Amino acid sequence: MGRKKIEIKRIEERNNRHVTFSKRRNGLLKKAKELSILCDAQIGAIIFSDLNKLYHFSHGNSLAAILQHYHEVSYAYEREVTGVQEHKNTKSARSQANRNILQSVQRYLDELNLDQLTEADLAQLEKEMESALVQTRETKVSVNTQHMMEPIIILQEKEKLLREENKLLKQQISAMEKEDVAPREMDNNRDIDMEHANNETDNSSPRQTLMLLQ
Amino acid sequence: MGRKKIEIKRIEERNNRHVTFSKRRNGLLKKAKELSILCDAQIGAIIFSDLNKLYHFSHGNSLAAILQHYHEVSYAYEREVTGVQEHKNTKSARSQANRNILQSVQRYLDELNLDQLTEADLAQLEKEMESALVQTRETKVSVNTQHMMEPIIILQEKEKLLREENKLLKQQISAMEKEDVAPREMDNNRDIDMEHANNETDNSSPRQTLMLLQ
DNA sequence: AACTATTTATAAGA
DNA sequence: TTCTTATAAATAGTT
Repeated sequence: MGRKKIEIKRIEERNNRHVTFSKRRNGLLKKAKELSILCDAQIGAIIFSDLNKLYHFSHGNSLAAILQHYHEVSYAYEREVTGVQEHKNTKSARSQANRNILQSVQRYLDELNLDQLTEADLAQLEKEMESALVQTRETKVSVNTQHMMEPIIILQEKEKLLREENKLLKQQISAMEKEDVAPREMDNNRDIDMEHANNETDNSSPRQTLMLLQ
Repeated sequence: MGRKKIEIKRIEERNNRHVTFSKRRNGLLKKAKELSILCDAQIGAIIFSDLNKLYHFSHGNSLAAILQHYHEVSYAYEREVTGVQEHKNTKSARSQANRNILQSVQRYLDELNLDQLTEADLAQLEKEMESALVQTRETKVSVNTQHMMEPIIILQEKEKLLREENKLLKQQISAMEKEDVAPREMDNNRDIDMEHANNETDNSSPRQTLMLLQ
């Protein structure tokens, strides 16, 4: 819809392509917004230009919420078609794992000083975890909660295995050191020490963690 | 663009709303496709109708790839605008930690033998982590979701540290074994955990890890 | 689902 | 980029 009809194929002329991109992107955005309002729909869109620049928008809800909803729904669909047999197995496995979660989280909270969370937040968290557990136990798991729980279970199990391995390794070292005539002096790590050389009392800095994650 | 100009507001008449939704959704899809082809762009869109039915499409790439790219880039953007200085705050620390979750989960899947979970479950888990990441990164996190994420992040951090410690313990053992023949030489040990490397009794406590998270 | 009168988007030009 | 405008395209209301 312009002075001439154009063929729908890549616009080779770079500047023209970018102008068209800009115009049509705005057009798409407008259309999406109208559709959302007129028809009470939620729309999220992500666009990468030819130069890989990101544009995104959403209407009716935040993009994050829409993406989350999308994952939930597509997951639910997948589960449905995977069949009952598998569903039963994994579900009971999850339930079993879930039983440990509240207790574990409670332990973390006892030991953690999450200064980014208020007391009210923590109380709320407990409540949510508890209700999530109850839901799971009663097999009335909401899709959302169930999905949020899964990664926790995986991580927990992994942690357990790592701890066991860790313990064994330490025992091994301990045994080896006893055989060792002259125990060595361990030298300290430069990465971490540099980070808190100036503020040894500040154990609330996340920078240690950041270094470790690199 | 029709017989009459319409106001952009929710169409109250149900049937009319659905007809319009169908027409305009097709229009949007076409526009997106044209934009993608003409301008060499990648577009992904997710739409939920008023009855919560899901429609989605993508052009230029798979929707999964676009979503993946989206949160990679939005993370990079966050880093850019946040700046090194602000990496000290907890939110940034969390974001940074989150970035590693997908990657870590991938590793879990490679290494873990979770026989209670099916392959479909594991594939789905990745998706869940993706969307969880997006949610956490966005500031528009619902209270519920944010709270559900905290334990995941904590566990994730712990797992990281445990894994790192494990690696170092193995290096240490390896070095000690060589030491029986040759003089010691383990200065390039990237030791994150010397504080309790010698403490055999502490290996089941999360305290060390948790302190690093504060 | 089609049709078609109109509105809207936009290609080209400035 | 932004605006203008001739024209193509989308679509609201109708059948």
